[in-house]
Formats: sequence, structure tokens, C-alpha cells
Amino acid sequence: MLKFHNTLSGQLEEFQPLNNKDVRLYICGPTVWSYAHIGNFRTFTFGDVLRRYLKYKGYNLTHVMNLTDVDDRIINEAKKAGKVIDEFTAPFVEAFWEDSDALGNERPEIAPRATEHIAEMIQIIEKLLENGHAYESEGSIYYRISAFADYGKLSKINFQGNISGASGRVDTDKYDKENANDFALWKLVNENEPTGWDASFGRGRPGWHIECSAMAMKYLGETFDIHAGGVDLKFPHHENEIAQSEGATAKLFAKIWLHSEHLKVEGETMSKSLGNYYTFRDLIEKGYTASAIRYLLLSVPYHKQLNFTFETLDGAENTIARLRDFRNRLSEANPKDGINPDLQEKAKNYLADFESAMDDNLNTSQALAALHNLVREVNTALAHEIVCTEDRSLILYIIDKFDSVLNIFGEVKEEMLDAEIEKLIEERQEARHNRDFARSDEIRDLLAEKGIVLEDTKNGVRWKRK
RNA sequence: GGCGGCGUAGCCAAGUGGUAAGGCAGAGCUCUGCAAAAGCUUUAUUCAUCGGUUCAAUUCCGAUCGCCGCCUCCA
Repeated sequence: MLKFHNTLSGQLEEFQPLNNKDVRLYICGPTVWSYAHIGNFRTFTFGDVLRRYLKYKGYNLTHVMNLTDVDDRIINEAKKAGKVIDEFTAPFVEAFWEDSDALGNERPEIAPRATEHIAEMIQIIEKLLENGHAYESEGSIYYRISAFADYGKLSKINFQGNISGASGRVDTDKYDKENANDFALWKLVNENEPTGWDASFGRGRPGWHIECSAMAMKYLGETFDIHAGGVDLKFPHHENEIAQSEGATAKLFAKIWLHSEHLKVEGETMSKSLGNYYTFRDLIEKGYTASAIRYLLLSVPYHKQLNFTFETLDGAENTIARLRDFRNRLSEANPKDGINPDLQEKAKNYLADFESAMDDNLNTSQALAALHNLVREVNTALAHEIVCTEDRSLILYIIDKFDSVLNIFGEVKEEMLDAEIEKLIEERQEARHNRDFARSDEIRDLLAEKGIVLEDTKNGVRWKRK
């Protein structure tokens, strides 16, 4: 039974979709002003595992992830670069999908862009103006939080107690707002500024939060099942989305809110000034593989902070290699016909362990432990030659089940060796047969230089690429 | 100032009121011509510190120390 920790209720809740087997999911996507970093990808990879596990559980999924392609930063950076915003964001949009694909994240069903949904945003703002949840001030439109009694229900922030203490960082009088906590729905833009849209309430550009309300409700309806994102979005972004959406519709916006915790690097906050800020591309350039990065991102449950260290990433590379090697060896094994009921039962139990771990608010740490336990069990069985054909089929099937969610094994590739290398391997077998170990080792070293690693087993020689 | 989280072996970490998952690294052994791979064994009498509750606490409560996050840029 699948359970989620719902930020809205603060409780672990049994998951029950609004419409029997259909699940509608919204995840806040990237702001495409730069290359996404590994912290961003922790959240998106969590989102991917969430979507994959929902499918695993048999739900029909509609997953929406927006791309924020207009905000102050994008406008400023585009201006500096002498480009219109679409030109400026295009390469980052492309890079985002490249990186996301490389990390093994499935693409959402719908990936709407903010700039293509301005009309929907304007409609919501009009509604909010009509029903008194919004007001105009100096040409901009603000949300009136005093008109929304539930404001703060997600983040549970007590606005009485804390604003004064944090006042140094809270900009209260930059705009003429009724209340310091009121936020912009629509920002006035002068005629001479390139990035702006006309609305019944004046030319401007959208505030940050309205895009998610508009796109989520357009594609998922006024009320939908799950809304997820990084913890830092809980306040103000998600709180404001709720205020806008529920203020406009008077209906529950999202039933369940999930927040992924931040990633730290070597125990510290990732920041450019500390020099520990890494994009996905940075790590690939350093020679790390996408699967190891994904493994590391999944090694800690999403709702706990993850300490990203290079020592652990090196370890993840070894782990991934061992897992893949395991699957290959199992596939290549030459088992006896038949069935080993004991092994079958154990394998099924590990699958059950995996599922109950994932059911428990997506505990990927425990899910991975179930996978490793299965691998150890089967390795032992393989060594004792008690794996039969039917067991192998079952185990490979279970591995596929695990991997339909984790996606760390990668494609099964039928690799070919070129004739020259085949010949060398044959020659080495010949030399070994003749106990010419000097020649045999020489060939092994030669192949190692070419990136081919040999393993002599009872059933002959196997090779793999390093 | 308000609020939340965390501190478990060399490293990354799960977890629970009844006596510590898993991964990586290390060590020994088995297998091997030697390797590699794999397997087996081994690595926390102990879960930041100090008190309290309890038959029993790493798990609950309190205090202390340290770290991280949010309080309108932020995955």
C-alpha cells in the first residue's frame, strides 16, 4: 500500500487517487537561464522515480513539468546578451532535455512553457481581480493574502512571529503593496521594454508563481493529485500557487504535496563561491557516468538531505559496474533445465521487499538494499550452480521490474568484438592450453590496453569493456 | 528573532521502544597457472554528549554541543 508524506497535512498518508486509476502529477521544472546543476537533478530524478513507481503500481499517469522561460533573471541575462528571451533560453532548454535524458529520466507527458501560457495566466488574474483576491497598484497586480484565509497552510509559517526578525532580508517597500507578504501576479512593463504582454489590466509580464497555477490547472484540472518540487519552493512559490489557484476556483488545488530535500556537496551547501557547484555536465566532463550519478541521487530517500561526495560517487561507479556485470553474467550463464523452488521464493521475497520499501514514501535506500540482497543471493546460487533456467528467467524478470523504477542497469547491449580482438582471444586460449603463460599474459595485457578485460571462468573466457 | 531537519563504522547511509539494512573502501580465505570476477568470513557491545521516563532507548522526553535548511532569487 503506497504511502506518501504529504507536506500539506504533515502526515504519512495512504495514496488514493481522485479518479480511481488515473493520477495527475505536476512537478515544478527548471528555470532555463543556465545549465541545471546536480541539486536540480536530484529533484527531477526524484520526480522520475515517482512517476515510474506510479506506473509500476499500475496507475495511468499524466505528468506535467513546466519550463520557466521567463523571469527577471532571464530577461536581464537576455538583455545583456543582446537577445530576445526565446533565443536566450533555447540552448538551455535543449541542454536540459539532453542532461535529463542522459540521467535516464523519462520525459513527462506534457512539458509546457510559461511564455506559451500567458493567456491562461491572464484569465486567472482577471478572476482574482473580480473576486477581490487581487488589486492593482502602480500598474502592477498583486495578490491580496488577507483575502485568503488559508494562506500559510502549506508552509505553516507564522507570519506574526518571524518577519520582524528577518526584516533585513525582506524587502517591504520596494513596491507599494497593501501588505509586505502580498506578491506580484503581474508586473508592469513599459512600452519600450521588449518582454511584455498586453492584458485587460495593462501591459506587463507574469509574476513567478502564476505560471504554475495556470499550467497545472490547464492540463490537470482545478484539482489534481500530486504536486511536487524542491523544498525551497515550499515557500513562497507553492504557498502562493495555492493562494492563487484556490483563490480563483475556491476548490482544493493539489491533494498531495511532496518536497524533495536539498543536496549538499562534501557536507556543505553547494554554491559558486565555495567552488563546489557542479552541473551534470561538469561531472560528465570529469569522467563520471550518468548511471553512477543517478545511483548516487537515489541512494538517499528524497525527503532527506543528501551529501554528495566524490568518494561516494567513485563508489557508485563500482556499484553500478558490479550490478551490470551481474546481470550480464546471469544472462550468459548456462543453467540446467528446471526450477529451484527455494531460490524462486527468495527472489520473490526480495521483490516484495523492494515494493514495500518504495511503498513507504519512496524509500529508495531500502529499495536498493533489496536489490543488493537479491544480487548476493543469486551470486551465491550461481557459484553453487543451483540456478536453473526457470530461475534465471524469473530473476531477470525481477531485475527488470526493479529497473523499471530505478533505471540504473541500462540497456542490454549485444556488443561485438572486431575480428582482430577475437583472434587475439583465441590465440590466448591456445597459449593457455599449451601452458605458455608468458604469451597468454602478454595478450591479456595487450587487450587491457585496448579496454578489453578478460575473465577466465569454468565455462570459458568472458570479456567486457572497461 | 520565528520555524523545520539532521548528527549511526574509514566514507555514503537505512532503520526501529526489545537489542544495529545496504553500498563503497580495507583485511583474510576459497576459486585461478597467475589474474579478474564471484563467494565466504571479517570491520559499530554501539547509534554527538549529558540527564530523565521505561522491565527495556539508538529509537520517547529534556538539556547541551555541532551541522543544514526556510522566513518572498533558489530544485
